[in-house]
Amino acid sequence: MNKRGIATQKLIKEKAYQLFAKKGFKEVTMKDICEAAGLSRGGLYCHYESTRQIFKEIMDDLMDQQDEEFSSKIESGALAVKILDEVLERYKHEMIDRDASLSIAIYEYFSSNQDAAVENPLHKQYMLSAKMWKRLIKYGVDKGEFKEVDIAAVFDLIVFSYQGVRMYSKLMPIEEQIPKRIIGELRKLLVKEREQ
Amino acid sequence: MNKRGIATQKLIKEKAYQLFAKKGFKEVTMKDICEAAGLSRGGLYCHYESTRQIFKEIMDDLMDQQDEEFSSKIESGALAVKILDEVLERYKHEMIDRDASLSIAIYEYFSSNQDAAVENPLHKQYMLSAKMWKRLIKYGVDKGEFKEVDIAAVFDLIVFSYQGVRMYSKLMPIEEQIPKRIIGELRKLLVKEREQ
Amino acid sequence: MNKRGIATQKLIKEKAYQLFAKKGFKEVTMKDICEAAGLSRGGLYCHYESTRQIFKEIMDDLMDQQDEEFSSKIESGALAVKILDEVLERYKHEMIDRDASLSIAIYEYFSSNQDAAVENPLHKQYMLSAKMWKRLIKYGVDKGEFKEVDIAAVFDLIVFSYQGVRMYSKLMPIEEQIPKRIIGELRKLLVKEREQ
Amino acid sequence: MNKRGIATQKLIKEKAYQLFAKKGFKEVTMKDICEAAGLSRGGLYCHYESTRQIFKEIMDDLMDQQDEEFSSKIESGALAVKILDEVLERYKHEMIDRDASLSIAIYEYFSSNQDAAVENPLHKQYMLSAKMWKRLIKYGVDKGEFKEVDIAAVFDLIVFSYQGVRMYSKLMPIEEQIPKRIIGELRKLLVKEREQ
DNA sequence: TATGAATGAGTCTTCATTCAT
DNA sequence: AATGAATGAAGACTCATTCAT
Repeated sequence: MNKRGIATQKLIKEKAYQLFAKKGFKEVTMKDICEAAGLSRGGLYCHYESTRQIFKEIMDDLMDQQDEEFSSKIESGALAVKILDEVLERYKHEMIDRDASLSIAIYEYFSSNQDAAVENPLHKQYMLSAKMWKRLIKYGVDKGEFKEVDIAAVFDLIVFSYQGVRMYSKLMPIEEQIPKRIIGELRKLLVKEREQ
Repeated sequence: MNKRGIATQKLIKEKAYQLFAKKGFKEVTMKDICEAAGLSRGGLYCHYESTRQIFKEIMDDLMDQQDEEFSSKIESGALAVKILDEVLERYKHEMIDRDASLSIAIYEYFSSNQDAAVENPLHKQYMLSAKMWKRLIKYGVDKGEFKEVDIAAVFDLIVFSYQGVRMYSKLMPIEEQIPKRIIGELRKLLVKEREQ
Repeated sequence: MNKRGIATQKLIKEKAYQLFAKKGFKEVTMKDICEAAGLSRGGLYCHYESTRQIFKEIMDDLMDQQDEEFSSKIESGALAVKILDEVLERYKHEMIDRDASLSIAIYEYFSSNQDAAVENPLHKQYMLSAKMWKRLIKYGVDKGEFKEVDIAAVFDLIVFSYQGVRMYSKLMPIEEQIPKRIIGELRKLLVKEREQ
Repeated sequence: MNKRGIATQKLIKEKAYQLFAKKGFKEVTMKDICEAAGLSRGGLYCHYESTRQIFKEIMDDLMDQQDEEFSSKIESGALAVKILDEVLERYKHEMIDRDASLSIAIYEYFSSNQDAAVENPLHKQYMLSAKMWKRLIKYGVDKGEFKEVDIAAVFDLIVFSYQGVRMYSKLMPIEEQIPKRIIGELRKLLVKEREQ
C-alpha cells in the first residue's frame, strides 16, 4: 500500500469513528461511511470489506495506544495514593463523557460477535487492566499506604462500577454526584484512614 | 379488542421477548416477530406498528411486575443482614445469567431513543431501586447491623457494579469468581465485622 | 334492506363524497371510508364491494338530482336573457368553487374506466346538458333575443370552457377575473347588442 | 454522472413518459418504471427517488422545448390570420389526440401537489401562453385583420375551451365535430367578416 | 486506487378482502 | 348487519456487494 492508500484508510477510520460514537455499531452502514469519507462505494471496498472489519481495526488501534499506564509511575517510586487519585480522577470524567466514547458501539459489536471467547479483545483489555490495577494495589499495600484488601475483589468493583456508569450514562441522565460518590467510596476502600 | 386479540398480543410479546433477549433490540425485525408468532405481516400490524412499540410494551409489563421487594420483609422485622443476603444472592445469579435478560436489548433500545430524559423508564427504575435500597440500608444502620456508611454512595456502587457485570457478561466470558468477589466486597462494606 | 341499512348507506356515501372531493378518486381507499364512516372493515363490505361501486352510486344520485333545469322556465315564457343570466351566474360561481366539487375524482374515475363509451355517464350528462342548452338557445333565437348563432358550436364553447376552468381551478390559482371574462364573452356571443 | 448514467436517465424518462400517458400519474409505480426500463429496483433508485421526481423532470424537459412559438412568425410580418389558422389547426388535432398527451397525468400530478401556487409550472405555462396569444391578438388587431375584441377574455375562452376538450377527450368519446365547431367559433370571434 | 452504475435481496408498510363470531 | 382479526399481495425503499471503466 502506498502513501495515498494509507491516508485514505486513516480518513476512513476517523470518519467511521465519529459515526460509531454517534450511532453505535449496528446502525452504521457501509453507505454511511462512504458518504462521511467522501468516497464512492467501490472506493471504500478497495480498503475494507465490512463495517465489522473497520470497527475491529479502530479498536485495535485504540488498544495499541493503551500502555501500562501505571508502570512508569510505580517505577518512579511515586506515592500510591497520588497515582490512584490521578487514575480515579480520569475515570470520574470518563464516566460522564457521553459523547466521545465508543461504549455503545463496543457493546453492540461484541454482543453480536462470533469471536472465540478467549481472543475476545474486550477480555484481553480486561486482563490487561486487571494486571495494572493489581500491581498498583499491591504497590500501595506494600508501601503501607493502602489497606490489606482483597485485591481481586476491589479491582472488580472498580472496573465494573466504572463500566456500569459509563454505559448507563448513554441511556439515562447521570447526575454529576454519582461518579463523585462512587469514586469517593472506592478510594475509601483502599486508602488508609490517616492518609485521607 | 376481543379475547382472541388479547391472546394474540400476549403471544406476540412472548415470542418477541425471546427474540430481543437473543438478538438485542436493533436486529429484531417485524418480519422476525411475524414468523416467531406464526402470524402474517398484516396480522402483526393489526396489533403493533413497530418493534419499538412492542419492546416498550414488554418493558412496561416488566416494570409493573416489579414491586417494592424489600418493603414487606422490612415490615416483618426481619434481620437486615438476612434481607441483604437474599438480594445479593439474587444479584449474583443475575450477573452471570447471560440468556434470560433483556440487558443488551434495553441498552440498544435506549441508546437510540428520543424519550425525554425525565420520563425515561430506565431512570424511573433506577429511582425506584434507589428508594428501596436506601430504605434497606437505613433499616440496617438503625438496627445496628450495618456500618454508618454513606448511603447514596454505597447504593450507587451496588447498582452500577451489578449492572456493569450484567452487561459485560454478554460481551466476554465472566468467570464465576467475579460476581462472587464483588458481592463479597459489597457485603463487607455494609455489614459490621461481628455480623459476618 | 331495512331502515338501518339505508341510513348506513347514506352515511357511507356522505362521508365518501367528502373524501372524494378532497383527495380525488384514486387515492381514497376502502380503509379511508371505513374510518370516515366509523364502520369496521367488514361492516363496510356488507354494503359495498369497492370504492368504484360507492363512487358510481354517488354519481348516479347526483345525476338523478339534475333535472331539465331550463324547461319549466322556458314553459313559463320568461325572457331568454334572464334565464341565460341565471345559469351563467351559477356557472361563474362553480368555476371557482375549488372544494365542493368532485371534478378531480370524476376525472380520475372515468380516466381509469372500462365502461363502454356509449353508456358513459359523463357522455350521458353531456348529451342531456346539450339538449337543454340547445332548447334555450333556440328559444332565445326564436324570441329574437339571441343572435342567429351556430347553436351546436356555441353550446360546445360554453360547456368546454366552463369545464376547462373548473378543472384548472383545482390545479393552479384562478383569478376571479377569468370566469368573469369568459362568462362575459359567452354572453356577448349570444345576446343581441341592444339587449345588453 | 457519466455517459452511461445519462443514457439510462434518458431511457427512464422515455419509458416513464409512455406509462404516464397511458395510466396517468397516480397509477404509475416505481416498479412499473423499473420493469419498463429494464432496470432493477436499486438501479432506478440510483437515478430517481420517486415517480414525482421523474414526472417533474419530464415536465421540465417539455417546458424547455416550448418556445415563444408565434414570435418569429409575427416578426416575419406574416398575416395574423395565417398565424392564427396554423395554431388553431394544431389545437384542433391535439384536442382529439387521446394518447400522446400527458393531460391526465398532469391533472393528477398537480391535483395532489403541494407546490406553492406561484411557482406552479402549470401556472407558468398558462402565463407564457397568455403572453404569446395576447401578442398575436394585438398584432392582428393592429393590422386591422382582427376585430377590436377584449383580448384577455378571448384568450381565456381559447385556452380553457381547448383544455376542456382535451381533458374530456380522455373521459368520453369526443366526436370530431366538437373541436371543429369550437375552433370555427373561436375564429369567428377574432377574424373580421371580410377575412373569412 | 477510485468511480458510480447496477443488481438483488431484504424489510417495511399498506390495503383489499375474507371469515369466524 | 356489524366487528375486528387475519391473510397475502403489492409496492416502497435501503443496502451490501459487484463490476466495467
